[in-house]
Amino acid sequence: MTMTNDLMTIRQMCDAFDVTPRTLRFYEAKELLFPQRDGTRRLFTRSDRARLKLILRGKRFGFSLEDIRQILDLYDRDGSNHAQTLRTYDLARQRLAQMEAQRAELDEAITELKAELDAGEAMIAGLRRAAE
Amino acid sequence: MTMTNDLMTIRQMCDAFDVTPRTLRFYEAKELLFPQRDGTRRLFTRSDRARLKLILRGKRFGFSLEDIRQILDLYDRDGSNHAQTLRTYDLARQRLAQMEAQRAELDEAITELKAELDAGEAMIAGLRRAAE
DNA sequence: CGTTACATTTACGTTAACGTCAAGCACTCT
DNA sequence: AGAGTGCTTGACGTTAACGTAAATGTAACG
Repeated sequence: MTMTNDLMTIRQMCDAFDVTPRTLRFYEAKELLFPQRDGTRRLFTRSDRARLKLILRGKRFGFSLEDIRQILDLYDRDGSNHAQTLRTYDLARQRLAQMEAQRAELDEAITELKAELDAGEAMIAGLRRAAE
Repeated sequence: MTMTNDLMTIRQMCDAFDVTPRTLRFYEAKELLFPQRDGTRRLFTRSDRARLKLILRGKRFGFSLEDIRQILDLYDRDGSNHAQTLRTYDLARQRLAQMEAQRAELDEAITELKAELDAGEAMIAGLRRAAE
């Protein structure tokens, strides 16, 4: 357990991760990050950086912050609990299913919209009818 | 010509299109629909139904109500104006580009998430690191 | 000591598309 | 007349993930 003492200020974090100070404070308020304090100032640890990486990755996957917080909490409490590991997988699989459903809908909409554009008439005709 | 009794109450509309009364009133407030009145009550015309169809279709395409209102307005004003027709196509093409970009991102996220699940270790390892 | 440069907390603002009351009219049936 | 049903108009509430502004602090520089 190398206790590397690499603490970063809020600005260094912002530059490193391309987020705003508001975002980091918001994540702390939501209990996703737990920076240390130097008097009044925040100092972000290696752990905070690891968590932030996962937060940002989770967002790319489309997880809500609340989802992410729950997942992080599970492992904070007990990193070796198998049931909780399964719970995380479950969340991930659920989310994956959502994403694939979303992609299917998107594909359908794209196909439909392309067809309208190619037909070049249907949409216009529809609109004329709508205008009476 | 069959002068079909084509006026519908708000409830008939809701049943026919699977929307709530609130939604129809909201669309009227946003000037997307213009139902007639029988005293105080709304009566939706054939035109309203055609417009509503297009609104719902537009939503499936991911257009905002404001986008849809603008498109509908163009054709209300002058259905034969070629410049406005082109403007509509332009909006549609822009939206199509957005949707394809969105699909690309989604594909990437799905691939990434699947990889994590398949690896079965990376995510857990990452979370352990985050928990310190 | 004054200014500059960051930092902090507090708290209201933003956006879309409705949801959810509350209070009351209009009509019909009994 | 009273009850029931359906419709109406307000008008505030909801959700996520921050943005933005105000008032204040504090630390180093010159």
